[in-house]
Amino acid sequence: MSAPKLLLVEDDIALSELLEYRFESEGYDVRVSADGDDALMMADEDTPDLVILDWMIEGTSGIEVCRRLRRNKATAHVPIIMLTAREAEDDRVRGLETGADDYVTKPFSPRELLARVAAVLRRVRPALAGETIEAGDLKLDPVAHRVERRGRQLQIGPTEYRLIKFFMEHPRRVFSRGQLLDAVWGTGSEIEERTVDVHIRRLRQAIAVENTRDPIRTVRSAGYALEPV
Amino acid sequence: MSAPKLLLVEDDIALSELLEYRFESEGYDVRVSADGDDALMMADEDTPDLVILDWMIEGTSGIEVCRRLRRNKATAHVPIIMLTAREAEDDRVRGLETGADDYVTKPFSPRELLARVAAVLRRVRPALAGETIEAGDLKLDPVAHRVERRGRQLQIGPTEYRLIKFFMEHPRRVFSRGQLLDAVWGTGSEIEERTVDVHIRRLRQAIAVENTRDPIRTVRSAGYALEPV
DNA sequence: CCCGATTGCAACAAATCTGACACAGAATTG
DNA sequence: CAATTCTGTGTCAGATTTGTTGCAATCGGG
Repeated sequence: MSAPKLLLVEDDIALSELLEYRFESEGYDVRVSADGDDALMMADEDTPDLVILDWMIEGTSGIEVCRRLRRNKATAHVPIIMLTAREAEDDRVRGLETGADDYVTKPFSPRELLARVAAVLRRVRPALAGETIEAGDLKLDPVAHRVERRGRQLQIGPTEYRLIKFFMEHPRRVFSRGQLLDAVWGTGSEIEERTVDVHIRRLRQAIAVENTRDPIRTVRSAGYALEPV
Repeated sequence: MSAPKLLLVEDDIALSELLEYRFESEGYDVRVSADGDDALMMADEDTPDLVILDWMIEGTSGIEVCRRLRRNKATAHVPIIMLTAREAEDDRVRGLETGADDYVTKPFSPRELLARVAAVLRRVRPALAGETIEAGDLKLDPVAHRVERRGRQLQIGPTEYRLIKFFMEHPRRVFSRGQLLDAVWGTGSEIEERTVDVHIRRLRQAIAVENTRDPIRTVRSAGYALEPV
């Protein structure tokens, strides 16, 4: 469940098949769409971790897809890498303005695109690039979906896992209950803020190991923060 | 509650939507108005941290909005970035004269505007840009919600935190109890002025560290000021 | 379909914060 | 120096915020 989900929007079948195969063999979970509207639907149904978007697709243009992705709250933060023709300097500028994160000019090697994807993921969400994250005496392996503290495996539920992962990705930073709901439960979830408290408690319980102090700091009237030991 | 509040005054819907989503995805709290008078009302109701103001809006002109913002006590110090057409050299001059802090000429990239906004905020209120502020031997990290003095963590309550933050953002300046109530408790709070004294005392207690003198100066019959050591 | 794990919620208990007040002491004034 | 004004401090009840627990609903596998 930790393979980064890519959405590839490309109407050149030969290219998209090549890329699909290549990325899947690198451990990505790839879905392909040849059409802008279709892509938007897929993105909406199951938010990808990154979108590779050909600028010159039929139907809804790349720039429009980009804009709509940004407009939809669920996909507003998903990084976008665009594929442009070498000459189309303007597209590049407009693309970056519209909110793309990086671009690759055709023709390119799959290897190059792979590198860009990995780079963007590493920058935006280190855990997605398959790197373990550490914070103090906590270690999280996103591939194995495991968390350990001082070498000891922690038994941890799904929600608590997402919670600690988010905290470990942003150590020391205070998050309000609302922010945590957005980040961990998903934007627009209609969940009581107090429920966060309960999961914080469950998380505290789950990561409690003898002779360690609680690394989760309560900031009264503000929220919670992970304070690495 | 630490996301900087922006007020965007722009009557080009396409542009304002684009900017709104871009800024929101960067963590700003954005409100949009297409109309000058409306914008003034919104600014009055909930003082923004920064105003982005298109010079060429229908109805009340940009320059007039700017002037009125400056005239209103609550918004007099809110930084303003104006958007002008490339040719309108005059506007730029008049804008800066009227009290705008910076300008961006159309057409511009959202990225550029983002940079300007961050720059202005950093200059005017570093804490809003997520930067730590220092005043003498005091250090405040707005992201972690922490204050330390001479490397020592201070234990500090919510109100005292807001109070010291406000003082550190405006060192050496004397504030009346009324001004402090407006700034820290929020405009229109119906609280006894003497209560400020009590919180000043609690703040003094909270930041007291051995071998340091009290950096909060009492200005008799005027108010209080932070005098960095 | 059953069973255990997980989840969200409500309700209560505990901790902490807040605003107000009274009074003593300090500063200012003439 | 005495009167007056202003500020510092201790205390307290009420308000607010957070911790904790039990429970019913839901989910996911077998």
